[in-house]
Amino acid sequence: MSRWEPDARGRLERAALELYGERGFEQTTVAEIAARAGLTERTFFRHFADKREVLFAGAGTLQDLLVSTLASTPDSAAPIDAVAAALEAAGALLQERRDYARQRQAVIAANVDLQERELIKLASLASALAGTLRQRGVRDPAASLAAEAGIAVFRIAFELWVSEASQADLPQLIRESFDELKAVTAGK
Amino acid sequence: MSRWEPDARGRLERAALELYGERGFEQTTVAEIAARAGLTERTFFRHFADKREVLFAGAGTLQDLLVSTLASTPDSAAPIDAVAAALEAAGALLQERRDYARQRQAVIAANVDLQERELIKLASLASALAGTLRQRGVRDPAASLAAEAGIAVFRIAFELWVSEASQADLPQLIRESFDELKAVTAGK
DNA sequence: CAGTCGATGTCAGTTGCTGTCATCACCATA
DNA sequence: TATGGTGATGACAGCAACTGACATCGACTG
Repeated sequence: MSRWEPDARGRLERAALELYGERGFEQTTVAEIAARAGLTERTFFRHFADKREVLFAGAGTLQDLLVSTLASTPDSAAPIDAVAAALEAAGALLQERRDYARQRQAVIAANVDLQERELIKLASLASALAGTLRQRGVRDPAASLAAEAGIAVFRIAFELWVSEASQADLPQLIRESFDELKAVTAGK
Repeated sequence: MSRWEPDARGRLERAALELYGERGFEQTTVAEIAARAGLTERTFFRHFADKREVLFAGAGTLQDLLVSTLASTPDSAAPIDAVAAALEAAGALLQERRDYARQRQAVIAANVDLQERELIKLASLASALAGTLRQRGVRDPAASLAAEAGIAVFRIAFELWVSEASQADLPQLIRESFDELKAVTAGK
């Protein structure tokens, strides 16, 4: 038998999401999260850089999926369409965790500090996409613009998907939003 | 004679920018900033919500300029072009404070917490632009997309302008970046 | 079975940030 | 000129986020 219960990290993540949802982010102390997970405050900070980061553990996975999808898109596709394809794949992944995604987003929407963290994670995704595009031979600023515009589309589609009571399809919302962007930037 | 030296807020802003530049953001304590400004830590927090906010005092002015410029653009202009015009005006304002803008940006580029704050300020600008577009009769998601895409363009042009050793013209860079975006979203 | 290792606990300390009350030049008004 | 209100600041206590240093002890390794 092990000295400690397994999956300390996961227990901390779940405890944090619960408490942030119950009392709000600011009203929750790290000590309380650790206690609910059966650990100490110090151990929390060994697993997560700060009190916010515990909500963003999956960001790395999402970024890897985005990058690998984009990298494996045929070179014949226009940059913006390759980005769209990658974001649709990411959307499909999020859709599998629909309930979790919505619960998490409700917590983030209720606190500005968490929104800041979310924005820099999205900026990191954009940066990764731009880097991958550059490796495919797309030059700047086109690469950065395609990536940033893509992330903007993704944000808007995701907000729509989260707020909708209906069972909308996220990848499809992303596709439609890309079409809207094309219409908008065409000068109409 | 006054009981206190005038412009406490301005003194705090200048002291903070200096110290963040000299030692870096994290290595500077609020007490040090206050001391250099001839004030106390408590007074710092009466003027600024937190240690980061002292670098973003001008954000409100910029947002007002953006919104009023956008609101006064003739309705005949396409949304994306109206946004472009507003951002060019904002670019012209920043260009007047070229040295200050670059010094400030160097400090922000050196610290992730400050980048987070910058991102949420930009998101706030996008939100304000989208709201103004909606008042002009543009529907969502077109309004949000035009605003977010515009801010993305602005970010990229601004980065270019800051990093360039030459005396590039920011409004012109913004205009060119908008053209690039149109080319990119056209699917090439 | 001795020694190492890795995840956790314990504890003390710094700093960002807040609440509360005191101070005192300035100003209006009687 | 006296009086009282106001607003910006100081002084002080306190909480919570985060960090560094060292101790603990089951699991693994040779």
